[in-house]
Amino acid sequence: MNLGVKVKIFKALSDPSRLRILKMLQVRSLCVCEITEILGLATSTVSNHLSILRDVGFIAEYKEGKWVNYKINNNPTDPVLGSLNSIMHAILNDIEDIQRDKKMVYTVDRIAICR
Amino acid sequence: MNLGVKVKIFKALSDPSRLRILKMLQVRSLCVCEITEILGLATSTVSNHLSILRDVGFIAEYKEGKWVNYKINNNPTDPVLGSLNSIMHAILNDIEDIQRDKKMVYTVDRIAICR
DNA sequence: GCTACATTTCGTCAGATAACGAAATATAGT
DNA sequence: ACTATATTTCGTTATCTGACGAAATGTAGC
Repeated sequence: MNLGVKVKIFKALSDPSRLRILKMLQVRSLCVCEITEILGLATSTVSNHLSILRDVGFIAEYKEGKWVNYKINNNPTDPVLGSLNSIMHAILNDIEDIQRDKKMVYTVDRIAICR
Repeated sequence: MNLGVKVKIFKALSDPSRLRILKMLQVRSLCVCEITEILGLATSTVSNHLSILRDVGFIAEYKEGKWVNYKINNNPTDPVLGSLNSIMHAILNDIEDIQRDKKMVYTVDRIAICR
């Protein structure tokens, strides 16, 4: 395992949208359209962010009908990933943007959005 | 405190040279020319990396004659910085590049380099 | 104040990144 | 098979980043 692989893990966290996604997923699993609605970005942009987080192992996906749900990967094999995953629960909880996102996770309705 | 400030902290860790610098400084304080020698980059490039790490609070500098020494900031006020600082001690120790750098920290001699 | 040395700042350039819309793919129901 | 919906992939564009060398700044000793 070389340094480049580890750098990619840190790069995955170096974007406000991806940090917001991870903190949202700490509330519950979400489909792409729900995340898109909350972030207010293009679907393709969100899909790309999700693939970056998935490729390094922060999140995992599972299909549910026509939806693709994403969830936190709670069993990362990589120790760097594991350490970062742990602190992600403790940090950023006092940030306004994060608090607003989490509130929206409770009220967002995939049926209403994706019609 | 907004999300953008926190993102900058993660960005500071999203570069192989800056990770290497932080792990080197865990051995001991180093001056710019010693770090430059070990990384094999231009002095100006290293100086820029150091300013990025210093600006977010990972490291601090102190002058010693004509040298500028950099050291780990062990009392970060920001909680994100504190969490990341802690895990930085536990991770990357098994990476070859990091191990080689640390060995060089023991043998490098600023007088010989900066002649 | 001149000289030597250490570091920072500046200007430039190539490559990476995040954004978008459009097109392609996948799935469910008719 | 056709349609509608959800997501991904692709091509493009503007901005960010990391690299360098050259010039500027700071410090110590003569």
